[in-house]
Amino acid sequence: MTAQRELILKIFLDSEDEHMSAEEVYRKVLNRRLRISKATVYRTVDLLSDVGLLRRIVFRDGVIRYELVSKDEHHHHHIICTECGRVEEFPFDLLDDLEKLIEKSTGYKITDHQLKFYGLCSECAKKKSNEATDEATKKATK
Amino acid sequence: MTAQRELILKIFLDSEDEHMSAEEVYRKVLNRRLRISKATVYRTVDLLSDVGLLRRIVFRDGVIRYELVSKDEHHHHHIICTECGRVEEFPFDLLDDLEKLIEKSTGYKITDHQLKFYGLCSECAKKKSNEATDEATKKATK
DNA sequence: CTATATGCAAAAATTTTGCCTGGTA
DNA sequence: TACCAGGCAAAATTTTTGCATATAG
Repeated sequence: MTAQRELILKIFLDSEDEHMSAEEVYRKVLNRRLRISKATVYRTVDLLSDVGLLRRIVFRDGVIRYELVSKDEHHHHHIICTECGRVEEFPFDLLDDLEKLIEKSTGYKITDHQLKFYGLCSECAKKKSNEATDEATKKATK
Repeated sequence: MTAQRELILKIFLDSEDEHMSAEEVYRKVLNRRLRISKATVYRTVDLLSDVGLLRRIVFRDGVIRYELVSKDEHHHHHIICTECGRVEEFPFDLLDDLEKLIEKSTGYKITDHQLKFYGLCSECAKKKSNEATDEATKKATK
């Protein structure tokens, strides 16, 4: 356990519900006016994931992000706004039955599952529908 | 519609249930002794995804892969072996109710969802349990 | 004291871009 | 013909690696 590893964990603890890429973690380190080399950040988040303190999550952009794994954590999933990129979590799981079904039908021994919903958050949905209305008005007036 | 785009679509049609990264598509082009520049492959899979002929899927390694979208397709999901990387599909969805629940509780307008199971395929599971047994035998004999 | 982690810089891998040329409609 | 797509190579981005030095245990 080194100062660098502690600091990186601390960054995750301090920004509880964020999902950060290695790059973003590195930026946060700089923001705190501390110096850890980029290589160490990459190595460390990888290591922390391997030992189970972080979890790798990947959205459609292909960027590997990391989130804190809390001990008492309920299985949770993510909903991502395709417009602004905001990520929220929701605590329902309900997939245990499905998981068992899949195990039976495929012969896999399932260890994990990840569910992601994509869509528009309420703000972006509103914005979009306003734009659509504006367009229509413009056309009608033209 | 150009020869390059057709060829790339053809590659997806010929390898129906594969999930290929741009890089892999490019390699398949070379295997057919044809020449499309790498840039075109990247641009094309991206474009084909935007127009809805391909779908972007991302597993935990963060590599963006693409799969063919068939017109009559039932929503399907993926199960990935964490040992050998094999990917299989399964045709159950069953998430419509959950989706509605999420829409209500978050205010999002959901447009898509992706569910992935991770685990060991039956082969890798067998291999692992054999290894474990071997280890135990070794220890006992020692 | 030994093994392991870090920093740095270079290398590798991956993806995007600019610009000119060629083909499509 | 006008415009859009493709090829190529360079650039940008992201991630990994080698090696010397520093640090933890």
